[in-house]
Amino acid sequence: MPVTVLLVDDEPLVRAGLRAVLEAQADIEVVGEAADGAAVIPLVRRLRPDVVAMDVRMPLLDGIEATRALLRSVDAPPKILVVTTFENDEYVYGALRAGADGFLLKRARPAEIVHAVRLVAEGESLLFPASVRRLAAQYADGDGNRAARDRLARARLTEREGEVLRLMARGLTNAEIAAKLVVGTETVKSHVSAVLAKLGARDRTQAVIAAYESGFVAPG
Amino acid sequence: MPVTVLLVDDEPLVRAGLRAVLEAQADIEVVGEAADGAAVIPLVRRLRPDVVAMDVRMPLLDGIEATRALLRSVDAPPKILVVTTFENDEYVYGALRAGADGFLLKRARPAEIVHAVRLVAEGESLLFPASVRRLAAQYADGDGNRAARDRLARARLTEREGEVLRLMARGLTNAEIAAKLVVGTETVKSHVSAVLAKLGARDRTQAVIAAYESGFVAPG
DNA sequence: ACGGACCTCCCCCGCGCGGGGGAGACGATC
DNA sequence: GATCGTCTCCCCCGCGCGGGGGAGGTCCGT
Repeated sequence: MPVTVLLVDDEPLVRAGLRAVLEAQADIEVVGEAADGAAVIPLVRRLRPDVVAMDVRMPLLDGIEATRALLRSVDAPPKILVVTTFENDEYVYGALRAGADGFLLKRARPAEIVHAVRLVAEGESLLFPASVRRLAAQYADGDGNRAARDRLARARLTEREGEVLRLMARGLTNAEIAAKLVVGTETVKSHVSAVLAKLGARDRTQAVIAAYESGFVAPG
Repeated sequence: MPVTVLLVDDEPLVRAGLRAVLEAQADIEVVGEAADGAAVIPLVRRLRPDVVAMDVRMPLLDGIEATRALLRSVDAPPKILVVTTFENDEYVYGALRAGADGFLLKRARPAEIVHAVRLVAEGESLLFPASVRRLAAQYADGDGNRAARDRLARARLTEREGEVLRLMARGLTNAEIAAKLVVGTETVKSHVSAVLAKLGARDRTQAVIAAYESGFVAPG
């Protein structure tokens, strides 16, 4: 019997592409589609797919949250293949923590996409497929943002420091951050200094850039 | 005779999606694909498509540059339909200046994609299709970055101010920007002040945030 | 009971930043 | 020729920022 797949992506075009790629295979069948994470659980209950190909960035409920909700509330849950435009440390780790089984780049070649679906259906984990490593290498000899990603991945910010960085990335001053967190400005300065040191940033502007480049905060 | 289309996108998945959507129509035929802007011109010369569906962000040669090159070096050039993930003021204006005939969101519904291809093939301009306006409205009742986009769209930065903002968004200090542009630091301060005023930003951090949120600079 | 990580707050100090204002030079437009 | 926009440079001034220290508290694992 064929591998059944549920597609979850807010862009119809991506769904159509995945469907075209997967249905070209005799042993894979696309049994349904959803445009946002909130629609996934009832669909999974009804269709019982083997694999859910899940986009990360979606309205209402993102792929990470949807994965978490799915594994928590459905018994004998399907395998989760997280689909994203590029490897993003926060997403990768978030997806792993949420319990995803595989990770797939949208820019992967059709054969790799098919391969990924088959693998996770067989129970294999596909956390760092070749395409991800290839892309990482590609970015490595590129210019800068790979460095930003690495820095933030290695930075190991504490929870508080992460909060502060997020507020910095919203354009708040130290005083405003202090008010928001209900602490003193000197406290915020300490956190900011720690963030700058861990990120290797010279000033808050560079820290915010690193936050965007690494995907720690997302535009849009 | 059918409308012939050439697909240009670096992601095979998107190409497959467009192909699936367009080939479902009896009067549209996909005659070729290219994965980067550099491959477009010889393909157009050989295949003579009616419409080129062109991605904006591509390796080697982006969609804007490829459009410009195409219109400059091919006689009786095809209609150019610029395809992008979301409306981006810089891209829109860049595409218009380059001579694109239409603008299309990847997240548009299949029927809209088909409609857009037919329209530009007939010689119509499709600069602000309904899907763009709908998305804009969608973002409007969202949180913040619509505001950033608007600000930057209305800002009408001069060329120099745009250069300065780009360097700000790379984390350079005023002195470093001055060195890079071979001008005095006082000059840079003037440009920075102008940028802040036009963007309604309080400091360079907020300006950089606006640059990211509006797509003026792109992460990754 | 002890070290260690984390959050909290405090001091001093230098400096880059941004606001305010002004001004000269150039090109395009009218 | 006059006007306008743009790019260039200059002044003064206040202040937020970031570096350098130090120090108290809680909680946790050993």
